[in-house]
Amino acid sequence: MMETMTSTTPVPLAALAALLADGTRATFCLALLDGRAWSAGELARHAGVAASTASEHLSRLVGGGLLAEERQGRHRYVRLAGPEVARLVEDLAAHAGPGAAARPATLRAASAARALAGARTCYDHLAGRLGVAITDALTARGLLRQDAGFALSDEGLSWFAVELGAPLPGGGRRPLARPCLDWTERRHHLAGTAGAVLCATALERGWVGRIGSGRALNVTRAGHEALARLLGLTGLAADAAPLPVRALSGRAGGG
Amino acid sequence: MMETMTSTTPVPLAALAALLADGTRATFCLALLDGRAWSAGELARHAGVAASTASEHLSRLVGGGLLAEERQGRHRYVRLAGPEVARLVEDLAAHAGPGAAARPATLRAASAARALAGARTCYDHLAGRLGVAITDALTARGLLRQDAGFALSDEGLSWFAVELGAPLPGGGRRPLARPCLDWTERRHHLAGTAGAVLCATALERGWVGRIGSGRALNVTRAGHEALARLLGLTGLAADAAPLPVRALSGRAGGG
DNA sequence: GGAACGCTTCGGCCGGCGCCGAAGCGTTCC
DNA sequence: GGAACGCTTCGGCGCCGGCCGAAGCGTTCC
Repeated sequence: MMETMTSTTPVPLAALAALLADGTRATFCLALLDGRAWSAGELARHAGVAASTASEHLSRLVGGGLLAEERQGRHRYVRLAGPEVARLVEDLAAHAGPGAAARPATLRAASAARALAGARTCYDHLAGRLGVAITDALTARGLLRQDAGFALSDEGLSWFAVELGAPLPGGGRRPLARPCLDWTERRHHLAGTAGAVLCATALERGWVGRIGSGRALNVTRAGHEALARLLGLTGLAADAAPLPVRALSGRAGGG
Repeated sequence: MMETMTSTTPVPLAALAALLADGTRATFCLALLDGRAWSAGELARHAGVAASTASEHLSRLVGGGLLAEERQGRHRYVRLAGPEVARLVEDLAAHAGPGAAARPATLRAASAARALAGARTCYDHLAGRLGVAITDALTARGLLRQDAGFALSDEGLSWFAVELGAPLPGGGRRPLARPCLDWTERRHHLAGTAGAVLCATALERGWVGRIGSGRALNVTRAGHEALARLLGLTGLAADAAPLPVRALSGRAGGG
């Protein structure tokens, strides 16, 4: 014990944390929480740094295993390396930003924040009031048990297969259901494979649609009908008023 | 969007990550994962830095909400601020240290690592081969369900109350059961309130005992009997051979 | 009271790193 | 082929922050 710490510290935890300890890199990761691939230039503009700076940051993030890159022609597309990384960023962000989420600087930012609070993706699942409402409905119907952990019930499993028509794959390394702390609601919503399947299904069938380039969503008429029929969900907050699309891609924190 | 990043970056995620991005502070937090309070001097010696250096680091960690301090006379005792922080550090460490855990530098360090791999505390619950074995036994008996999430079954709840004789409190903010990734086993073990109750019970009743000053544990004869009786657990690895106590407090990663 | 002790504050040193603009390279478009 | 474009590399600048030893303060012990 107590071997004196040599020049560079080989503490893996610190090396990983250092990747997220820079404002620009953190901004990148939060933006990538929408689950999609961004080009290097998009991220540079989003964070307000020079292309060269962004390039170096991206190399470090990729090298550290947090990001996966995909090169296409003269573009470098980059996305979170996987659900575990998304979870890590989410958790860290959730712990960091209790009060910080609600600090609308400009009018446009405030509108964007309102849209995000209504419905959004959180990496590959649904979040915001919509995500929490769905999670609550699943729980109220006995499909999801939250009283002694966080797991789908047998009825829940068959609900996915029969009612939703999207059976859950078994046996993957990823947990079928796990709680993810919702930033704006400060409650848990459904994540894991089940959350991803639900979100993908909703997008495929046009129940929700992307607003602008960010991760904000709106619930379509078909979505309202489907959610009412499948989960008895009614009275979801109306979509945010039509907004200039560009207002919705601002960074506003994580999951 | 895209407001050019001003001098100091007000990204909460980055500020939080920065606290853990230093080798010395990370070493502190990993040491504190044993769930107990350490004095400033102990941590300074453990990390191999001057008292003044440690003092400054501790102030930052306390200020950032990661650590809670308690002053007694001329001592400053410090511990992790709560289970959420422990979870954060665990997760980060688990993600950072896949291969790094198995790098025994010296003979003593290797022995210490072996003891830790057998049984240890992970903040307030049991980890290592013991923790995973218990979790597996609970699952095999249908007391814990891991197939569609991670939750105790009704039988599991009554097992705690009736068999173990330590009923689980209901309705707290903390989840009753949650998975915690085990460093050495690369599998999940039981954490959350249930994990804490189980660990506390085992320590109270002398089923396990602390080895030295670190978080390594050994299973006593009474422990073997109790685990066999309650969970059918047999053939737990024998305790590590008797070791110089000091060898067991070295830093060797997280949960 | 005095000595030992644990912790904190202060100066000062030094390395790391985030930033940029310029220049270079490969791709795409015309 | 040439121009525009996206990204990367390089050199250089400046600041942040981790480190220490010395000095100071309060507590504990004798």
